[in-house]
Amino acid sequence: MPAANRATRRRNSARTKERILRAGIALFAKHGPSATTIRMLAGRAGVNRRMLYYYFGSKEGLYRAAMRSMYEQNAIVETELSRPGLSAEELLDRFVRALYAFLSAHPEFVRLLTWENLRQGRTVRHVDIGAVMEPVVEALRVALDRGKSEGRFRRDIDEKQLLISCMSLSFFTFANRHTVSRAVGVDLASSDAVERRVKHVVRLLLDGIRVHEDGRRPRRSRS
Amino acid sequence: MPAANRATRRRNSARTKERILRAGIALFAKHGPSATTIRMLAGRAGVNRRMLYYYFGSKEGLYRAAMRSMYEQNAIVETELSRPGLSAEELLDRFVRALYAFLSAHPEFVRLLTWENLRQGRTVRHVDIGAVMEPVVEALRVALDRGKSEGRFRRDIDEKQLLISCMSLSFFTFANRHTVSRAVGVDLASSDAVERRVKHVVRLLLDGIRVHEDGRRPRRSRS
Amino acid sequence: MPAANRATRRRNSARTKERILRAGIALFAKHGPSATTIRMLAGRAGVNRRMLYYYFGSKEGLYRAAMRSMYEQNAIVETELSRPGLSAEELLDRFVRALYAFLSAHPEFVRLLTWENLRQGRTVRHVDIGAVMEPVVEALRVALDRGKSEGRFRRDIDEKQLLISCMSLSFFTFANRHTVSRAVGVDLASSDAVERRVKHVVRLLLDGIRVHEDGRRPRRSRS
Amino acid sequence: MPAANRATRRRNSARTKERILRAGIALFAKHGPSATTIRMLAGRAGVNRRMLYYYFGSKEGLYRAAMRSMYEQNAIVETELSRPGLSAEELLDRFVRALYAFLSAHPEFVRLLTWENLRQGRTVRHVDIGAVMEPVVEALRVALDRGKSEGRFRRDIDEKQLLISCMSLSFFTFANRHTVSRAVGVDLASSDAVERRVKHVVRLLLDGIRVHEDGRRPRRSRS
DNA sequence: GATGAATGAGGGTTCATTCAT
DNA sequence: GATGAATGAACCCTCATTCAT
Repeated sequence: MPAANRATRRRNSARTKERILRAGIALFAKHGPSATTIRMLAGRAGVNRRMLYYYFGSKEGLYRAAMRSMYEQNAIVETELSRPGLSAEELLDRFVRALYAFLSAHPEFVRLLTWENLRQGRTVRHVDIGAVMEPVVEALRVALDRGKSEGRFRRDIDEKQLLISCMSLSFFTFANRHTVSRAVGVDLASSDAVERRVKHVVRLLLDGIRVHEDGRRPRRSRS
Repeated sequence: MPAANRATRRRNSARTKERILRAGIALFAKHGPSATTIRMLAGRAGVNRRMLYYYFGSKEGLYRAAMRSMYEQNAIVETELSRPGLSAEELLDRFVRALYAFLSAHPEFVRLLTWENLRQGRTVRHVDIGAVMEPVVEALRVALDRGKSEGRFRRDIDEKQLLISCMSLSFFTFANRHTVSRAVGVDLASSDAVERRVKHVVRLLLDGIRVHEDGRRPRRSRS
Repeated sequence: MPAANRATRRRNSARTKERILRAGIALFAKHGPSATTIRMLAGRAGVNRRMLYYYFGSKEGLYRAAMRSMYEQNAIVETELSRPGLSAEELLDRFVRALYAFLSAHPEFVRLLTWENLRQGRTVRHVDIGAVMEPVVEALRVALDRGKSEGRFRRDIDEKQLLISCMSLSFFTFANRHTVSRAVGVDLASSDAVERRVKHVVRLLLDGIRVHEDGRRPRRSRS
Repeated sequence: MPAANRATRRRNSARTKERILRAGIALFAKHGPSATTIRMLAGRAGVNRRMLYYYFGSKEGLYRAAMRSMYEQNAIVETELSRPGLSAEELLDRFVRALYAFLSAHPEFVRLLTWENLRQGRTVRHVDIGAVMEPVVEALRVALDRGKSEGRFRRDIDEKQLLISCMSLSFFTFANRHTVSRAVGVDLASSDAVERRVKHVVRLLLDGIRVHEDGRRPRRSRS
């Protein structure tokens, strides 16, 4: 029956493509785009090497697809972070914890991004990151706005700068743990360590942006 | 003149080795250890490919040497950061600015470290980072201690956690600027942007660790 | 014509593999496994160097295949050696002559075996020599049994020892002719010399194992 | 003191050369001339690579020297084999045993000779083997002559052919033991196996050349 | 007598990719 | 949709050897 055959084919086709893509994400994350070979990819996907070209044109093509897929399939923060009942502080707390949780659960994400930066974002340029980041940006904005409008967060806090700070403080922990553990003598990988780190970071951020009724103006250092 | 000749040979020998090492640092930083080829290295150093093996045994050997050298030849922060006349806030300010200045001036350092983390610190394991980091740790410790003893910084600030936060907030800016610029729409590379970023970070950190006479106890978020 | 084309491809494929194998046998026999280079092999086979890896995985793989093939493609002695009409002596005579004829006609066989012994049989270990040797063993057994049962050959002749003697007396002639010709002043290569040698050997063997009615027991030397 | 210095030098010089030569014999025997590298030789001898060229000009030069030395430093059979009191049979017995003993004790000799044959005696051509073989030839001649003149050995036994047979039957055992053990299922290496083999060979040879009073003329096989 | 520096050629092997069906 | 055959370029590394001192 040709129809059935065609259907089977289509199903197999989709599965084959999917398998290759998954292999791509896993291996590119692990070894990086240059050290990952076609043979490794085909081997991991369990398909003929030629198929890779059939579906993705080239290694670079697969890499691009893997990159895109990586971004698309992950929701970095949950949308319900901006719940009405919560205080600004609680929202920020949850926001940071969500970042940590996500990065901790998706090491390939961390690695793929790192590789992309090393290649100067050559490929990520063709991926619409904005769409993926939107919920993140939004979640932080809600928290920040709520804090500002309630007079609890400083009005001069720049939203983007704060976002970058949040990403720095979370991403670095996972991306650089090997050199850091050598440099500072603290292994950042254990869940214990992560918990300790999160607490420090949240406190730092909250106190860092909060409005303080010190009486005296906080001194701008230098300048 | 035999003596002169021998001297020439000696000098050439040292120079050859040095040239290879420099090429190693530059190219490993740029393309990573696996994508950097012997041919590229020899070409850049202007020597015969064979010499690389003569002096460093293997590509891995050169990579290791480059790694070590990178760490040793750079003073990340100046020792005079802990000058007596300065306030704790000023010290911390200078400390952060020193980190930014160093990383901005040494992109190879940032990249080499990033490669190393991707290879899970396989090579950095054999390098005594502790010695290099000592002045950094010390500089921060002086600032923090001064602030604590003067009652200006919170006593419960963990020195190591703060150090990691400082490194995160500076390193990330340089290591991940390509994905960030795509994600947030801010290019972190320009000196303008760096200056703006530093200001934000310093303020965040200072306010984040300072003792505030708010009247109310600062709320520990969650837990 | 697709069919024809496919057939051509198939045939070419088999032919390519065959050509490489032949080149392997010839060159490994001539220069030994270590001195034979991939370039030489590909050149002789008239194929791209890469194909060698495609079909045999590695030089060692080809060497192994060549070894195996060498054994399999040759019938060292003809099966009809054990014809009923012939006397035990005639059978042995023919057996020895068959060995000489084979080794004389297949110098690569002699050389490959010699290389293998120098590498301590590392590769031959994976080849089922037993199967190849079976006809040889069988042929000698028939002759020996016939002689024994007719009371013409000594009953205490050990079959395996005799076989090794036959192989020694024939193989050595071809394997060591260069040093022997220097040592004894006789070139063993000429067909004349071979004929003379065979006669001596056959006579030696026959008289060496025959039952003699000397009246006196042949003296066991020593012991 | 210059004189003392010069003497020391000369002594060291001789020792260095000797060490290189020994390394050559050992390594050439083990890996063959082509697979033995300068580095290996220098490493084993414990000298600078350059020294090898100083003393022997090239690898080939060292190989030649090693070859020559190997021949010269060994007495294959003892000169006292031709003692008056012994019977011809006993002499032959001792002769064969001497061959086995020598080859068993000098595996490098066997291997070097084998390698030379594989390179078609290219180097051995320049070595005066005759001188080394003389005692061997002589020992066999004495035994054979004594046997012939006493009417115990056949007069038509050709001395050279017999010599070659003796060498075949002994040499092959050591040179080809790996393939033989695979082919016949007998490991020829154990001292037990050697003893058994020697007995068989001696008996074979003695009976093979002895004059038998069979009544009937021994049949020439074929022709 | 001994050494460190340097070389060009070539070793085996693997790369991403395309061909023809 | 899937495959086996084939390719040229490049990979890291090691070879025997010579240079100048």
